[in-house]
Amino acid sequence: MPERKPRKDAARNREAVLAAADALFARRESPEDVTMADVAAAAGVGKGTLFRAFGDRAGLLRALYEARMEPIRQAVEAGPPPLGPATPPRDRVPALLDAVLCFKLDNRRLALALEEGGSGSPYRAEHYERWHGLLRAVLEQVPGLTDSGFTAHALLAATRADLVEHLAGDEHIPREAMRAQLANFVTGVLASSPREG
Amino acid sequence: MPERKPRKDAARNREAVLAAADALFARRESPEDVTMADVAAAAGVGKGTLFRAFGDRAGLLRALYEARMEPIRQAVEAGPPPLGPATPPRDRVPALLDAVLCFKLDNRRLALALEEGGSGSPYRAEHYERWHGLLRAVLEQVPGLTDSGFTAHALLAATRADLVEHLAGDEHIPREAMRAQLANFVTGVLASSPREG
DNA sequence: GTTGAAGCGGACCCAGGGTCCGCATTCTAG
DNA sequence: CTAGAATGCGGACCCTGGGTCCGCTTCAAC
Repeated sequence: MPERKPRKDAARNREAVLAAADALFARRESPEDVTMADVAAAAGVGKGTLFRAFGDRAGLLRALYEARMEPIRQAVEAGPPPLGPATPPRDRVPALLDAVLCFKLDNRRLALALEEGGSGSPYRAEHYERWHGLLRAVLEQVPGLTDSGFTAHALLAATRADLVEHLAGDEHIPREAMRAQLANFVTGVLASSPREG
Repeated sequence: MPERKPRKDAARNREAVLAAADALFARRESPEDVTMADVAAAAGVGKGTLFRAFGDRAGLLRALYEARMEPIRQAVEAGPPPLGPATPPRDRVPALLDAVLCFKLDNRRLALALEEGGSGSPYRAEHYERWHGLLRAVLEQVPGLTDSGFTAHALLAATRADLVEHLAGDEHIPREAMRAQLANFVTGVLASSPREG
């Protein structure tokens, strides 16, 4: 096991950076005007340290994302219905998408930064693959529904960070209205396949 | 009328740039490695000229986009069914989305560059607003369908350039399969509202 | 305490978008 | 045809921001 435990100061700095970045993304208007130098400065750390700890900008974003996402991941993998695995597919699909939507509403800047800055398409990101794989698998359980791979992509596309940002920020659609509209849309997509009886 | 006609050399250069950029986007793997300097060089023109003619990168992309889009715009605004205005809503919605999809398949790099580099969300771009407005209006004609604004966004999201690129490039889904899957998806969304009759 | 490895930090590098301004080209008036 | 002004040209230059480098510091194992 070549797993070396990190030095104390390294761990402390890592946390400081994470906290600072989190705060910065929350405060600043657009994610693209929170620069790596800003984060380093806010964390009271040199740029070198920052890049050593996270590799690059995308790495920092990913770390932040995973921290924020952890509770949802838990709820999806082993939690109670409607998110957990015991839920019947027709109920779980809307629940999953609602969870994604809520996450993006609660972490707008972060999600935005993650999806746009990610040096290449967001579709190659490991976290996207996970959501897509899961959603696809659940959709596959819905009788009569075809093209579950494509459908999963299309449904997830309706929760893209920049779209959510546009709806919330420019069109001023309130949170609950958005959730309702998404739920309605998802229901429609599912309803087109025959109900099981 | 303060509309001054442009000088001959200016017009010629503008065309040269457009052609060069078009060619470059077609050849290069990713749109982000076709740089403004590249375009200028390929067109045999100085950077100053390029920026004078188009303002900035987004301006160039927009110009390119509009040129490529023109025939489709015509077909949609005044052409025959299934794209033209005489088409019944239930048939026109899939036709419109199919047109968008095909456009993005035929102009992958360009569409990609336009959607991601666009200094801010693609949702504020004037061309998106046009497509969304049109689609929304057509959806509004479909009896029983609610939230046409949101639905229009969600359907368009299924044709986002980076998704199309992912499906075509990474998942190797052939053109016709993709068109069929999108059509199927759209049909599902529309079918959830009661058929008129 | 000593010592070598792990980590630190900020000066530095580089690419790429965008600007500037002296020079060239084109239009227009006489 | 020519002169002058207006318009446009081009590439050197600037600036921002991500990412690297390396001499110095700090930690922790002995």
